[in-house]
Amino acid sequence: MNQKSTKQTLGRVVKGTEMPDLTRDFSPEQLAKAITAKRTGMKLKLVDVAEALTISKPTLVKIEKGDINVKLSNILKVMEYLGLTFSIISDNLTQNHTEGTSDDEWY
Amino acid sequence: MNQKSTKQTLGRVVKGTEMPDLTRDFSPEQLAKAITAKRTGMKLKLVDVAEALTISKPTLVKIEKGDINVKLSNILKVMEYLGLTFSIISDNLTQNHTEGTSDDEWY
DNA sequence: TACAAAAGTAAATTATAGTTAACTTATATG
DNA sequence: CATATAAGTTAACTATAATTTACTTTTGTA
Repeated sequence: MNQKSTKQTLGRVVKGTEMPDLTRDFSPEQLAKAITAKRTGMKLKLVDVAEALTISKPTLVKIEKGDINVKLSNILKVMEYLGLTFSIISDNLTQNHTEGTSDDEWY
Repeated sequence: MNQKSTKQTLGRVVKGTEMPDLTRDFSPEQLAKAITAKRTGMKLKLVDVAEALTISKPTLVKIEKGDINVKLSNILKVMEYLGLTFSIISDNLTQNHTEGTSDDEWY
């Protein structure tokens, strides 16, 4: 009776999804898991988050299932609400590093 | 004749946009700039990238302008093509760290 | 400064993401 | 195991992102 990990505590339904390893390479699934993990960790109901952000339940479900056919704006709304953010990573393979009259450095 | 930074070299049009500071907090503008910077740095034409990814020019333009009303799938296509990726960051403020019968750690 | 090539814009159309409402399934707890 | 609550699904509809084509603007270079 415990294949993945479940926590029943104070509130009601608490089917805890663990935080994915954020050091791994990005993938839509990882993002989806991070969102669900954060939301459940904060003990927020899917419907409540959807209402708070005025996005529909089906859309939030799509996001938490890792569907990438979703507007970036909706994903950012959810992430911001839950205290998640992105960091952009460049592979720095094809680049002209500080060549010419560049003022600002990069990365 | 050089307010921002321009590089004219081998090919044709090379209005170099510098790589934004990726250590700063994420913003759609930062993402847009990183994409444009990478593309121009790799000396790729906007139209060619659009064609290679079978997305329309107007859509790529929207992406490079920081418009967030765009499908995540299209943004990911562009990023992957240019060697850019995301990293997910959690603020770790509201979380039940390794509480209960959790097997995997997180973050 | 004229020319060519890339970037960006506009309008009409098509494709599809998003919504709403009702329903089904899963999950916790009494 | 019955019940309540949250999660997830479905279908019809609406809103809007994406495409196409053509045009305008910008930018580098001869």
